[in-house]
Amino acid sequence: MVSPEQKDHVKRIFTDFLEKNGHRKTPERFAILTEVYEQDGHFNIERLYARMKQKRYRVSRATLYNTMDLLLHCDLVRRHQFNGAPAQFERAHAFKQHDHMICRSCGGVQEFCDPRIQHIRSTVGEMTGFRVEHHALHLYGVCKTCLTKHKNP
Amino acid sequence: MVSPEQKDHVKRIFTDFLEKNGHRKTPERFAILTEVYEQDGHFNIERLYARMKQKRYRVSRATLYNTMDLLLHCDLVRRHQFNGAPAQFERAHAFKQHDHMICRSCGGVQEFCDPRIQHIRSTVGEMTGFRVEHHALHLYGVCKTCLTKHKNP
DNA sequence: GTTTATGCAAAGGCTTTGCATTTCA
DNA sequence: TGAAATGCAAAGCCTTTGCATAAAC
Repeated sequence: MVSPEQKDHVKRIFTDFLEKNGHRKTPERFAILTEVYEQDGHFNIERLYARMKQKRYRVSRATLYNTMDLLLHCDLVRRHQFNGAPAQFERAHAFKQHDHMICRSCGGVQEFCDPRIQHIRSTVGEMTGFRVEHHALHLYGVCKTCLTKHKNP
Repeated sequence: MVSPEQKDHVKRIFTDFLEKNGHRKTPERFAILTEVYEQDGHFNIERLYARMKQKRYRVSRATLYNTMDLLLHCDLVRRHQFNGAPAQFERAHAFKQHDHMICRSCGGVQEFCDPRIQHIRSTVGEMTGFRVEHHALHLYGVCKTCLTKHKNP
């Protein structure tokens, strides 16, 4: 899902960020970045921990939390929290902007894209003086699959 | 902020909801509804608990959580979670739809309104078959106040 | 009189923190 | 060498759960 060029690119972004902010370039941090960019879609800390353990890469949960913070700060990952569930992450670079629909019946999360959200961001930013850096639009309701299931039980 | 007529109205909505779903109409539930509708803006469970205690109304946190669930189900309150902070609630009935801007510098939350979000809801719903019931649009960035502060330190 | 709701305290789950040890610069 | 990061375990915090008691219906 991610080309070698893209991998190099995000590594470069991370390296620059770490250097610019006086953080150390530890092997753990790059191992986590690599693992994050091999994940498709959403994942949580526990899952990341399990995957790395499975690959025999020893990292502590504390380091996972710390590193995700760094990756958030340099915009290489996004963090979401749907309802009260544990935080979900997803890689952010080189992937087109999207938002989420959350089904209250099955709990599933789908993605969608609507360019008009950019217009709202601009307008609101200009009118209020707020500098918009990111956004999250969540649509809550019932997904197509669950709707048809309930109609034909 | 809430007229007596509006208070009666939401009580009626809650009463109907409880009866329709076979829940009991306990004094605690109505006391909580009343307190919720006296709150302006956002509040969390702890604050609600403190306010009611201060007014000498004995209610347990467990009942607060349970009752907020009921109020969520009949759409009398909204629930938000900004970043990883404790859940925030706000009354929902008879107040115009709005969304939120969250400042990463001061942590403040401002409201805004843009009718175009309704168009997005409709379009996405039609195109995907997802039945949209609610939405939440969060704009993350830096608020006007913090921007000017950092420019003039 | 049943059944549901309440209150309290304990348990749970995700996340953060403290501290000794390691490692990067 | 000195400061920062790691790992581990413990602590924290919000929320849920279990069970005895109380109160709707």
